[in-house]
Amino acid sequence: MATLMARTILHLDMDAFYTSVEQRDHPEYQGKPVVVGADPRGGGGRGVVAAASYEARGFGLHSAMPIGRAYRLCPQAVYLRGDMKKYGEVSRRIMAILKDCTDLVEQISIDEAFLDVTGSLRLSGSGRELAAELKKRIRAQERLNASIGIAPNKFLAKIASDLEKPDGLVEVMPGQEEAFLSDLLVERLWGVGPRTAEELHKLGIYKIRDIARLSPAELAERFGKHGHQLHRLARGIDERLVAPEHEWKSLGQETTFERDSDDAGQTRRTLLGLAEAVARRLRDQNLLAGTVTLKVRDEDFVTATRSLTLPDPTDDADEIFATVLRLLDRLKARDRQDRQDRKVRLLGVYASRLQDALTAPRQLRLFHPDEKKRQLNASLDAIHERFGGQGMQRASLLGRGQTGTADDGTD
DNA sequence: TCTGGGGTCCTAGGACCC
DNA sequence: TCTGGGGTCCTAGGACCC
Repeated sequence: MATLMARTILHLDMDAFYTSVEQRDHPEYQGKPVVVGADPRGGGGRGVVAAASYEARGFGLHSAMPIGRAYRLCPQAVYLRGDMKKYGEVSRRIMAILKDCTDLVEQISIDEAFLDVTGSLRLSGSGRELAAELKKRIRAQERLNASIGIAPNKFLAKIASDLEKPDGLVEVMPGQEEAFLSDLLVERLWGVGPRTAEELHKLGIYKIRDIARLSPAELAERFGKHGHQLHRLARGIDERLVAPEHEWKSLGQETTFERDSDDAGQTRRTLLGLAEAVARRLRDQNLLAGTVTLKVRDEDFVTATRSLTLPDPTDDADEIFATVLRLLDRLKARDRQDRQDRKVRLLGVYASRLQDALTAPRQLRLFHPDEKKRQLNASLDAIHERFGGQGMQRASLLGRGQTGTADDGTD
């Protein structure tokens, strides 16, 4: 008989991850406000703050803040573009420490993970002892601080990890769930962003305990499926399991121009570059895209998407690019008068309905040079692997004023 | 103060089939 | 000779998370 056993879940969250890595590697940055994100360009840059050190937060800076505003608030900060490759490597080493503790590790972002340590407790003492040990090992090995929350479920563990940042360690004991949540703001709930918070505020609901004032039916009527979830979370109920295996649903790449553009050539070159990057990532992970999506955001920040499901899933850049061009035509055909002449701010290419390339049924196409193409793609991938992005590019990508991607060199 | 880039999930409407 | 209802797939958009 299955028993409803209480679980012990840990949520680990690295403190100001990117900027902490930079401060660790550059002693001259220690004690100073540091920002990783877009290039501020003396206040005129485009983009947002990806991470702000605690010193920078003292000036009111936080992640997702427009970089120009950050610069005006704190021009003396050290502004860095960041090194995602390095952060990824640090992340892998930290995750390895976690996996040393239990197999049940679910990584949810570069610097966050859930652990189900229920099965490890007999051997390793209490959840608190285990969490303290993990923090100690991460500090010893990486010279970085983590905050950890311990609770009977994922949602509470996540909130707990955030409560005493940085270097926090907070435990929610079974039975204390509702008391723990009662005084917190609704914005803390998973799935409550600016829109839902505003809706709740209109109803006079600001704290999590206020949600109990509404019946589940009322919540469901106002917020749909989401409302049901809100009611459960507000009572501290969350039955989601820690899921180590993650199946990708979609992947894609997008880029914002440094300046809005009405240059059709630039649009084409950028889309080709994005199609190639997406195709390469598909091949890299042995995936095929069933659906291709084009995303276009114009100078007024109005975003449109068009997507097309292919008769035969693909990992080939030419096919993806050709599909994207068809979608671009479809987009141009819509509401001709009012948006047609808008400049382009952002372009994106996405692949979804992903299938495993090794097991997906490939359509038999006798006259299609599929095999030849696969070999060509494999050689291109090998060159890319060896020489990086600069190894080989299509001639059409080498035009002037090319893609304006955010990962251009820093100088 | 203008708003990145990587994703997930949900909703609603239309096409199409039975 | 006008029309039901269910099911599935596809598409577009939006809220949300880190």
